[in-house]
Amino acid sequence: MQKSEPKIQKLDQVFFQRNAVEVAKELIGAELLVGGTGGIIVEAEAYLVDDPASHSFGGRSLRNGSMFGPPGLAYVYLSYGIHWCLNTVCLPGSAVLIRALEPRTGISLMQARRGISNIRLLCSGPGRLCQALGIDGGHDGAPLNRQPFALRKVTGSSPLVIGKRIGISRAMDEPWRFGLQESNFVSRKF
DNA sequence: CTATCGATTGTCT
DNA sequence: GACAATCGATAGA
Repeated sequence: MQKSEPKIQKLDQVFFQRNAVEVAKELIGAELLVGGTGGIIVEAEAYLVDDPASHSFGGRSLRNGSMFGPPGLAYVYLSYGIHWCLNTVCLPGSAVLIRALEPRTGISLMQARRGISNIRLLCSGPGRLCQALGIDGGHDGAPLNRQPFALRKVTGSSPLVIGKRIGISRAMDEPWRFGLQESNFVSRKF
C-alpha cells in the first residue's frame, strides 16, 4: 500500500472571502513564498472592519485602500515610518496580519537582506519577515495568488495557540492572535 | 530572561 | 502636531 500524500490547497479568492478570524486560523501552517524566499506561517492576527484597532476603522483612506479591495490582495503598509508589514485582505475592510514565519526557502538570501544569520530572528516579526522576503510598498494591492507571491496550505489543521493582539492601543482584549503551537519562530511567547 | 527607550516618517486630525 | 498592527540596543535581575 502507498502512503496517502498530503493534499495541497492553493489559497484563492474563495479562501479569503470569509471572516478574517477564520482565515487567520487557517493560515497557520501554510507556506508563504515571495520570489522564492519564505517559509511556514507560524503567527498571524485578524483585524476586522468594525474593529477599533483596524486601519479600516473609520472608513476608507489613502493608506488602507487595499483593505477594501477584493479578497486575496496584499495590504502592505509602513509601520513606525520604518518597517513594512504584510496583510492578506479578507472580507471588505478586514485583513490578516502575517506576523512570523519559520524560514524554509531561500535562507541565505533572507540572511543577506536582514544582515543577520540567526535563523530564529530572520522572520520572527511582521517587519522582520517583510525585510527578509523583500516586501515593500510596491507590493500593496498585489494579488497573493500570482507571482511573486506563492501561498499554499497542506490540508488539515495545525495545532493552534491563541492570544491577544500585540502592539495596539485599542480593542486590546480581543483574542485574535494565532500561533503554531510549540513554534520557536513566533515574535513573542503566547 | 524582562523592561525601557529612541529611531523615523507616512498618515490623519 | 500626534500618533503608530515595530525593531534593536541597552540595562538590570
